[in-house]
Amino acid sequence: MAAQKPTLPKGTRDFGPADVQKRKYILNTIETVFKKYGFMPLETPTMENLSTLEGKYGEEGDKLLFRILDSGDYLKSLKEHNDKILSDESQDATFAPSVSGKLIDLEAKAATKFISEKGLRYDLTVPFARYVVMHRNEITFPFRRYQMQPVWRADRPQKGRYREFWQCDADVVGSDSLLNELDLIQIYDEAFDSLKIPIQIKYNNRKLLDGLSQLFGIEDKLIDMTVILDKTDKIGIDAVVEELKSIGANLDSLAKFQTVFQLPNLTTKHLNEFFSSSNEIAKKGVDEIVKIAEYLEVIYGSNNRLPITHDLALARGLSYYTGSIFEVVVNDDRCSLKSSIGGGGRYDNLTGIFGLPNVSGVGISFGLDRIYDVMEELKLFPEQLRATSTQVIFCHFDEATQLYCLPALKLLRDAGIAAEIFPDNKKLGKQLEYANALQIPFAAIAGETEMQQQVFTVKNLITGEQQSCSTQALISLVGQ
RNA sequence: GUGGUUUUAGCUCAGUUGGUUAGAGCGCCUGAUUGUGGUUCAGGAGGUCGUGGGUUCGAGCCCCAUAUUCCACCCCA
Repeated sequence: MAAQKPTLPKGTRDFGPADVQKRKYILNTIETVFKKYGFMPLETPTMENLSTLEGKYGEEGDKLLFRILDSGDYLKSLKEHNDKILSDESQDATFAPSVSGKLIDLEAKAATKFISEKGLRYDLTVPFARYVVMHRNEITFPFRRYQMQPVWRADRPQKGRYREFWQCDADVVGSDSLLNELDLIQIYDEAFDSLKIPIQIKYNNRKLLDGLSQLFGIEDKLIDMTVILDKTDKIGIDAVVEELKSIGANLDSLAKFQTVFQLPNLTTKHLNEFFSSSNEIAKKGVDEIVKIAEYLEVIYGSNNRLPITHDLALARGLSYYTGSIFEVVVNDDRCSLKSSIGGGGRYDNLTGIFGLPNVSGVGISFGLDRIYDVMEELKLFPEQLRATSTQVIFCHFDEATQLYCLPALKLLRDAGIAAEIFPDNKKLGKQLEYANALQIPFAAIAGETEMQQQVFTVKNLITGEQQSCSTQALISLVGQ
């Protein structure tokens, strides 16, 4: 039998010991900040019912859902349906069998709902909304939760885009207050500051986009408009204005918009003026932006040091946002990743679709994998991150010296020092090579002489120095 | 989903118009040094050229299919 070549599904990766340590470093940093701001942990299942997931991420999102094949005879209901169609004169063309009549020739998309009822988690926000609705009677509102788990999207992989990736979310649900936005902005700042990643937080408000569409006279094309606006970074404001023209935007408003957008210092005063003739929703959006700016000023003073800017063109694709929206990009020219490493916003009615109306939520997300890529590229990981935690390795020469090491090994571990013994009888050189490869800082060498004197020759693998130590001396040396 | 791109030793990559036995660097193994790693020197092992078909006297190289990598669009973390 030919050996089978091992492979990995497209867009997935293995994480070796060193990778995991680095990923955990990021996760721990973010989690520490989440906790400091009073957020509580939550975990939800890898899979959700498709009824929970479908229709929440827009048309595009539905296409990217990983669907799980039903277990058992999943073709049965499809067969039954097929037979019914065959016997029914007024058949639905969508499900019409092919000329050959084979089930397999049915349109795949139409057949999906007969053979799949579960899907893999697409993000952490929708499962959270589902959780809130299902547990509304146990939850004390406002509810602050964080969640760090993998999600799956059937996207085409490319730079910074994977099919399996981790998100780290913090959301507050059951509170309208903009103090929540304030917390989330500070969390972004603090977490990325701890990770030493220079960032820019961009924020905007969906209510302003609503106002924009009204000013442009294209209320019915709100989604088209947001998609176009979202491209500003990529194609520039002029191209965006052209595209907006082509979908029928009012030329006067468009000209004003272009002027306002290009102001070097867009102040709340400009915003107020620009939206003065627009609807109440947009005015409320302006008020919210003004309020957040006030909060930030109270904390950081007028010379606000936070890397945050209001971006009138920030739109974001996810359809459920209704108020504030955020996006985080890396602010460093050396960084090749241009897409965002975090994003979020307020959704006034996410739980409504699950039968719990009038609960507002706001949240942010960190993209672990992209953060990892950025830190790797900018060399931001601390050097002391090693694949193994082992501090001391015991090296020996034969059965007798091996046994001699064991009580000391136990004492070190009891003292909380990560230690191991080289398990095989190999030349000392081999044992030290192993220690060196794993970047273990200390080697405790036990030979005939050491055993007689009840000591170890302790070698510092970094400096190369070595000295004779009792077990206690070894513990205090390494424990420092 | 659309268009392009990549795949040759453990890793990073050469490989001419199709022509004997497919190469390099690094890594790995052995020894110099049987009680000392990260430096040096000497020697050695390792490849069904992504996979399956086809063209040809002959294919790593040409054709088809498929998988995979990366990139752009779309969308997004």
